[in-house]
Amino acid sequence: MEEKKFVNYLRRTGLKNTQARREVLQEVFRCHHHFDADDLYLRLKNRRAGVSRATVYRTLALLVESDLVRKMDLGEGRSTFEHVLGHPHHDHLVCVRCGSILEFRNSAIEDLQQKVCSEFDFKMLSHTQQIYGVCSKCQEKDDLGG
Amino acid sequence: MEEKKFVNYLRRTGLKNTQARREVLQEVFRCHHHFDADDLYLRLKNRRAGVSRATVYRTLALLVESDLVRKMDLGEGRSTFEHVLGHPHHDHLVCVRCGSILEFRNSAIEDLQQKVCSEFDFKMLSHTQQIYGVCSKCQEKDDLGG
DNA sequence: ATCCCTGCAAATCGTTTGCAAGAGC
DNA sequence: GCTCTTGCAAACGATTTGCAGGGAT
Repeated sequence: MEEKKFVNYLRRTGLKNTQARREVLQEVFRCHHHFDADDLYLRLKNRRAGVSRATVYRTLALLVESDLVRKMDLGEGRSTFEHVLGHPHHDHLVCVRCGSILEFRNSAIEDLQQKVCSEFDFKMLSHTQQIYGVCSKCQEKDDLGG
Repeated sequence: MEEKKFVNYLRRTGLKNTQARREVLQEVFRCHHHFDADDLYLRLKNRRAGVSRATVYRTLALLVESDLVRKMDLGEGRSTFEHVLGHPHHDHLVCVRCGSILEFRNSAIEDLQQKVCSEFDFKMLSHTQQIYGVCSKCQEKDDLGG
């Protein structure tokens, strides 16, 4: 289904369904975690997919454009991506110790954000919300280790 | 007061109270908007303060470290700063058209964030929240211009 | 004096782009 | 065959860093 959606997008915009784009698409949907562009490039390299970094970046942009992939800035200097399939909108808890990322959804917060916007007569297009802190596992380590 | 706090910080950490650092500190507190490192560098340059970009970056890091300045990532490729004096914690509405930034505070959202964290047994250290959209002025332009 | 600080220019990191050769329609 | 794509390497923009000379305590 993601393949079909992508092919449609390509057709619609007059772009071509190339080998390299198929490789990137498949690799993106093969893994269900957060990843960055270089992760993806290295995974493709390991598979000998023969796709360059430049093409990884270019194809990721298309996947974002076609709403198959979400691009996020978790404040670590590079962009983080995740595919959308089976991942409705959510926000993130980012552990500053181990880098792990937890997802959460809270519609009450979303409602309040909407309310803030109407107070400011501001038309919301998107939002990002990250909570930085220490995950439960890393807290345990702290309790033991000192 | 900010000067005193900074001097204390410097003393405490064995650093020196230099001309360049004083220049940067003053310029940071002279303007009450959001700015990026290069804005600040150029303002200092206009004043002939004779402070290099490198020193601007290095001093900003100290100001952040000493809690006089907040550093944020508004997803525009560079970091945004604001001084803390008279600016209690808040989040931002970012206009994607004109780049203007509105501040808002909503304690109900903060409470809900705290609640999310306890559900995940996650110790919050900080959070960021940005709402991207179109500010009222830019909406007006749209209504007129088409 | 000692160590810290500075400017400079070069280095870095993630990402983008110009170009000439190669694939899709 | 015309156009879109690709890989490469160079370009990029924000930020950091090594170094040698100049200040603060």
